[in-house]
Amino acid sequence: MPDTISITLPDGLARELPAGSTGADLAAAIGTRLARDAVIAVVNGTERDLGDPLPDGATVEIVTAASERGLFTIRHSTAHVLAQAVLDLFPGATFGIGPPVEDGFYYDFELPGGATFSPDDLERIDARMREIIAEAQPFVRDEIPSDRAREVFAAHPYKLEIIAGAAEDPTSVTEAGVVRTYENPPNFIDLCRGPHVRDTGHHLGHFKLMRVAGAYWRGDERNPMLQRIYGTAWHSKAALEEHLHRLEEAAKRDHRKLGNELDLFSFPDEIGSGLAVFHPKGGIVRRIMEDYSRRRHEEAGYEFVYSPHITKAGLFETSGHLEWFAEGMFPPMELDGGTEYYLKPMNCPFHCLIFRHRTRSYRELPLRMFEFGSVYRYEKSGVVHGLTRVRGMTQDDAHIFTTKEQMGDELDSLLTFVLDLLADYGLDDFYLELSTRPEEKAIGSHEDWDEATEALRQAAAKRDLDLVLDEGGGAFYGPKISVQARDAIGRTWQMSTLQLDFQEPQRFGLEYVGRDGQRHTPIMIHRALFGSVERFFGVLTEHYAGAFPTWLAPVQVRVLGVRGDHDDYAAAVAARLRAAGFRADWVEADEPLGARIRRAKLEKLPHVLVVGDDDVAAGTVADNARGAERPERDIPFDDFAARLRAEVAERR
RNA sequence: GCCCGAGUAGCUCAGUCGGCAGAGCGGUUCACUCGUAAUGAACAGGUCAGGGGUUCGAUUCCCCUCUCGGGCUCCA
Repeated sequence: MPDTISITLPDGLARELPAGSTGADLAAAIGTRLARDAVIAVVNGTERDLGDPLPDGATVEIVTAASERGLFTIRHSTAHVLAQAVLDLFPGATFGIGPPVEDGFYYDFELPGGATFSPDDLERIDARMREIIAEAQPFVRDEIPSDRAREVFAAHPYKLEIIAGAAEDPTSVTEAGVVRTYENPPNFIDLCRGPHVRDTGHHLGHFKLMRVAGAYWRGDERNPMLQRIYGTAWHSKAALEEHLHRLEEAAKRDHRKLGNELDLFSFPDEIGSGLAVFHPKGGIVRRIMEDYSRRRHEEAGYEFVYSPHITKAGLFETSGHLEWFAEGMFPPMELDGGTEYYLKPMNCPFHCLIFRHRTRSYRELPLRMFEFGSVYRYEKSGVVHGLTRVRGMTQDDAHIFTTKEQMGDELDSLLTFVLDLLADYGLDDFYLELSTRPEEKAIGSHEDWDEATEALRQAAAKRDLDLVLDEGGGAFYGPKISVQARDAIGRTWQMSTLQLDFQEPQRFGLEYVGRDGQRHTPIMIHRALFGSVERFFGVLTEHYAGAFPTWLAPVQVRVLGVRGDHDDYAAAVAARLRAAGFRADWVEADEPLGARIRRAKLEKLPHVLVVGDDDVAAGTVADNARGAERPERDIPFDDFAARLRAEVAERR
């Protein structure tokens, strides 16, 4: 046996090490800095503990703490520390699973007698975790026979379930009767595939327990609810603080907070959960959003239709909604001696009836019907959330009836239309998601589903965008592509959905006469670009942090006189701007100028005009523009108006 | 729907041995007339989310309902 081994590094260079050397030894041989930052090693593509001996001839990459995989490991190891702390502090507690997640980790527990964690408990757990970290307990990897594992975890039913069921799970901790474990001596052991940091003294400690929440065991609402503790963990104190700062910044953009502060919309208790009213300022933003959308749809060949908010039950029996979507619908009203009426949860059945009103020719296809359709969905009480999840919403909904031959081209141009339009509202960073047939709730044949899914896949593939598969996430009548947009601070939001539907046209008996003189069933494409106007409004509010671009801003210009004797001129400037089609107001000078400017800035207005003696004399304005370094003086009124016009036209 | 937490003035929040409800901002009025992010004073403003219970007495303790927040499940 040779007494040295040869290791290849990611840069292709080779290194000789004494036989039996570990990842840690390799890191140390490369440099003290790397030795300090090393978390795990990737050996021939597989993640390994730093303490594992390296095989001769291996390609090895040292993963450092600040890297994605390093952080993943740190969070994973911190989750183990959390579990140990909870098992220490709460006799009789048992534990479920505890994986790393984005920015952090969680662990699920069950306390004896159905007890729950309190915020005070989190402090105690935090303190115990820091003790464990100070003890620098090693993470000791082991593989034990399943029988033995069942003894070790005899008191932990969820672990026993994992041991029993893991055979079918590809990310399994078991293999051929062997169970992988990690132990933190003296008294904590968990099922785990690893890898982990060397010991609790390495890289851990920059964490914060964030919250406690309920979570169903294995994510299934038929299972018991466990107590989940969420935490965040980082490789350094600075990174942790940065993360907490980012959370604060995101909270400042929260559309619910801004909607209140900027007087855009509210959810009066008197109306009901998830039902919004838009105030005058929010109403302006919404109207501009809708007007622009209407114009673009008109240009793209859509025809505008209107349909009522309620309908007899029969319509939703035909469409299949009462069979497949009933739990998302408000209960029926009984009218006219027993006839049931429902609030509509979707617009498509109405559009199908419009299509069916007379015989259609292939020459009319693709037929595109657009409606700002208000729909009502009975969302479960725990899920309503600001404007992004409501019970009453308006969809910018359209249904496109096409032939099978046209379907591909139509999907293509539709995707272009969607992405262009979203970009006009300031969202231009996207990825696509393809949602396929739901396992348990779907109508229609597998052949239809396969064909529809393939058509969507091809349309999506032509884009230079990432495509993510969402297995089983389609609607009951068809698969869909959803456009996910990243906002100004990198969060993603589901925006547009494009759904292909072979089923409803059949259910409604929709037909067109083809070139061949025969009757054919059209295909229907459901699509909403905003998703819902409400959600889109919320997303734009967060994207712009309430500072709407000029074309959308509720008030585009505020005019302030320097002193009271400039008020007449200020009022005149505002009036001229309004006459020119802008949204301008003025505020009289009964407070110091600085105070009035401050108020205008807090309202996030695009332009604050200040006018004084010089301006009255010369017919000019001074513009304190949002985001500008300093105010600009002596702008002739007409010049300012022209600039503003350009700003609006270019949707800046 | 389920788990945890929270509802006090328009907004943000103080108010723990149970004993007449507070601040700042905002609003109104008056004074100040000011060239780019907070002028001063006075006044108004509350069924302490709603209902029930315990108590001589409940914003405070208990129960129910509603609403909101964070999660889970579900979803535009």
